[in-house]
Amino acid sequence: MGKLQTNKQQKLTSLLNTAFELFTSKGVNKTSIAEIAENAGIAKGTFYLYFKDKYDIRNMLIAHESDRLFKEAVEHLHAYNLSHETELPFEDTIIFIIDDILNELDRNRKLLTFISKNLSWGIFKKALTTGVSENDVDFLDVFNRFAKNDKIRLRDPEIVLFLIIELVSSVSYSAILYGEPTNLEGIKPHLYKTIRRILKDNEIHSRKK
Amino acid sequence: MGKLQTNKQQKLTSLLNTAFELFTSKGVNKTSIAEIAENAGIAKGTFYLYFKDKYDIRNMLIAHESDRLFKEAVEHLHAYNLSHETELPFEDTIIFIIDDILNELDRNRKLLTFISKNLSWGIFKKALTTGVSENDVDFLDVFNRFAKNDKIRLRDPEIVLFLIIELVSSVSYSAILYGEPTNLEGIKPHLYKTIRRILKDNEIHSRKK
Amino acid sequence: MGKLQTNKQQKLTSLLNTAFELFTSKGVNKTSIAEIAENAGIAKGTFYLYFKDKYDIRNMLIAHESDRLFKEAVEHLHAYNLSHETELPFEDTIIFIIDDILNELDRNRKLLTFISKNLSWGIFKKALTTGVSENDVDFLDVFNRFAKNDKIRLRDPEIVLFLIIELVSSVSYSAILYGEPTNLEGIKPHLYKTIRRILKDNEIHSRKK
Amino acid sequence: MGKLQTNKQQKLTSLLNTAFELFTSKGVNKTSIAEIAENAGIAKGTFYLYFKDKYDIRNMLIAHESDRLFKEAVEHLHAYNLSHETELPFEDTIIFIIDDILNELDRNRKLLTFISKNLSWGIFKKALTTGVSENDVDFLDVFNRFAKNDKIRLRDPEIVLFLIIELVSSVSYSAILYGEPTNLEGIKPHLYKTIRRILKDNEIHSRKK
DNA sequence: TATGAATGAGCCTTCATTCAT
DNA sequence: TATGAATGAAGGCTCATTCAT
Repeated sequence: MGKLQTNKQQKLTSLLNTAFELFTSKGVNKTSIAEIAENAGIAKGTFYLYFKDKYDIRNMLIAHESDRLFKEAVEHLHAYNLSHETELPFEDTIIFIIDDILNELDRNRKLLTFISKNLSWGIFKKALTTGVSENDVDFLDVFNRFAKNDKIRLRDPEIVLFLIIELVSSVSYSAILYGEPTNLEGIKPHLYKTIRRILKDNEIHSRKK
Repeated sequence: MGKLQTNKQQKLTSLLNTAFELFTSKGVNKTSIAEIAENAGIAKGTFYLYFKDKYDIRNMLIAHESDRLFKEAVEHLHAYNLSHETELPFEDTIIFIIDDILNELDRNRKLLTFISKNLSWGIFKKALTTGVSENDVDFLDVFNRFAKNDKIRLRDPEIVLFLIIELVSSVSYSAILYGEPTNLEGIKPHLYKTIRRILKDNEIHSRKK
Repeated sequence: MGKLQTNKQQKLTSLLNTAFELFTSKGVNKTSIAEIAENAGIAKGTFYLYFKDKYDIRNMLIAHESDRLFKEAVEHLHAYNLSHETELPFEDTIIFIIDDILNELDRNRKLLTFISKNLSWGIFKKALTTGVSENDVDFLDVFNRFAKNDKIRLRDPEIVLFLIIELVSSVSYSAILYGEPTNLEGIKPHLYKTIRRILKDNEIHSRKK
Repeated sequence: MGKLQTNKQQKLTSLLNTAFELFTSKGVNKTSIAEIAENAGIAKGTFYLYFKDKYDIRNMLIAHESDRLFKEAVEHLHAYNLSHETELPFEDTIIFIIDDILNELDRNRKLLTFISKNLSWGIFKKALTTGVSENDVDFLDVFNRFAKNDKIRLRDPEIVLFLIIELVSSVSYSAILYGEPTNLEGIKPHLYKTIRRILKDNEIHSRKK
């Protein structure tokens, strides 16, 4: 990689980091491109060499952060399995991942506000095709693999995953940020029970024993 | 009510109608206060005699429209019960109302876009306290009454209602507007099954006497 | 006229004068709206209350100045006729007016540069319908009246006037500003001879004597 | 000519063609240097190795296209003379050339818009000294030769040619592009009559022998 | 109450030009 | 010669809000 390329990569990273900082602390709308550029230490015009506009960089950040959350959760899962010398069953695996993500969002509320209700199916789908980096993850694929590992077959796995993601994201948004109708810990039992129900109800049971 | 009072009421109504029209057709962000005022036939400055800013009027409209949707659904329910000379059981009642609202939103997508993901707990709660008109409805109250009518007792009814509303609103948004992961009719069975599950799982069964 | 109206009129005048000054001294393209506003002593945004954009004010100025040139020439003509107790014949009248305008443009080259090649049929036509002030003049109308006064009838008077205006304006531009192919005084005889020719060739001679 | 030379020539040609395409389709002002360079397949910085700025390349194109129009008209004239086994008299020759150019401009309005009112004496003069190619033509020279061929002598031929060019160019601009005050065919009779007049009025008649 | 002229900060975006490679 | 990343000034324009009338 030439000096120029390295320099370019540095600027890109600098822009992404700066924008993320500003977006999470004052919101997307109240952040101006001038501000992003200034804080990133580049000229205003240079911004446009890297991104089409403010929403371009925002989308990349959302996809990127969603992806990060998910990947970290999966890593934590692996670590857990390793240290416990076990392999969690499917339902527990899903709950584990969701719990990990929710806890992270509970800790990092600015991040939650930022990706807020955008942590949704649409963005997830997009995240698979237009990620910032190339090694973004296919959630559905991972989901299916977890099921398969546990010899579990689901009817309409795509819809099941969709229902879960939508439920988790909208519920967590309200609970974490507004404590409505109760705080995260209070809502978790209901949430997880519901998720387990959704999974069970869509399991296909092989006939013969 | 004096002539002046009436005049004031007229202007308020005109502003609300105009803003709703503009918000649903071009979006909140792309609608300026000047535009609202102009279309409502009043001076720009006058707007501020009625609303604090654009978001003030927006919130009132969301609350108002959500309320309308809900009330109409309840009316349709009553009509149904009357014409069938029956009283739907609790679960079916809830599904009926949700179905009615979803169908309306499917027909009126601009409205869905407008209240979009705002059809949520927070706004619902607010709708009870800061409604435009005074006869806005207390959803939780109605929910509880339906349960009671059917002699059903729920654990944490507030949380149950919350889960349902969040699930319905975020699922419908994606399904209706983007057909993701499938269209409304395709998602309904899964959605309704899940809702029935949530309700059942939180039912308190009286011990036999 | 209320205080407000007077104030508004003052601002309009101030804007027009300032813009004219800047346009003629540094050109339209190199003059920014910010500059016009600043020099006129108003806020940038206020500019847009009076004009759509830079080209709007430019067109008004061109129309206005063209109109002024023409009116002054006609006034000078009347003064001449009065002081000489005569009424110049049609051809001489036209030449007199053209000569008066050319001399003024020769003295005021910035003005010539400004209205430059825009002193044309299109603008003249527009000047009749969208003038800044209401008392703008209909050139064709005046032209016809001059002919009639001298009992002269022209074939296609509109086209004749058009030919003359185009010829005068493009010839004068080159001669005055660049001395090409010779200076104004050098070109005048040829120009006037040609104009007289055009007029004569289009005169309709009544038959019987 | 070395390979490098050829390469250089190719780039120059590519730049000129691309710029002409863009200038005529979107106008000079709305065409950026970046765009020209990109479409020509060279780097932005390279543009400056060939031209000083946008106006440099524009002027070259105007001169070049004007020259082309004129040369083609003269070629058509020769073809006409050949096929009719005649030699048109001077006046008819001039009208023939003008007519040929006007018809071409009527067909190619983008070109007219581009060279528009620049088809003038100033550029014509420049065209003689700073042509893109070296074989650009001296209009005045050709004009004089045509006169001489027909044994005609003109007073101030330079001024006569100038008057004609100015008249033709400004009249045609208005007529072709805006149909003001009438379309090209409508204005031609008046225009050609006037041109013939100008020519006749400046002819020097040899005393009888 | 109602008006609407005035404000001016603020925004996004473009682009000619430079210069290190 | 050629490149193209970087610059940063400049520009046009919008709009929520104020305030004198």
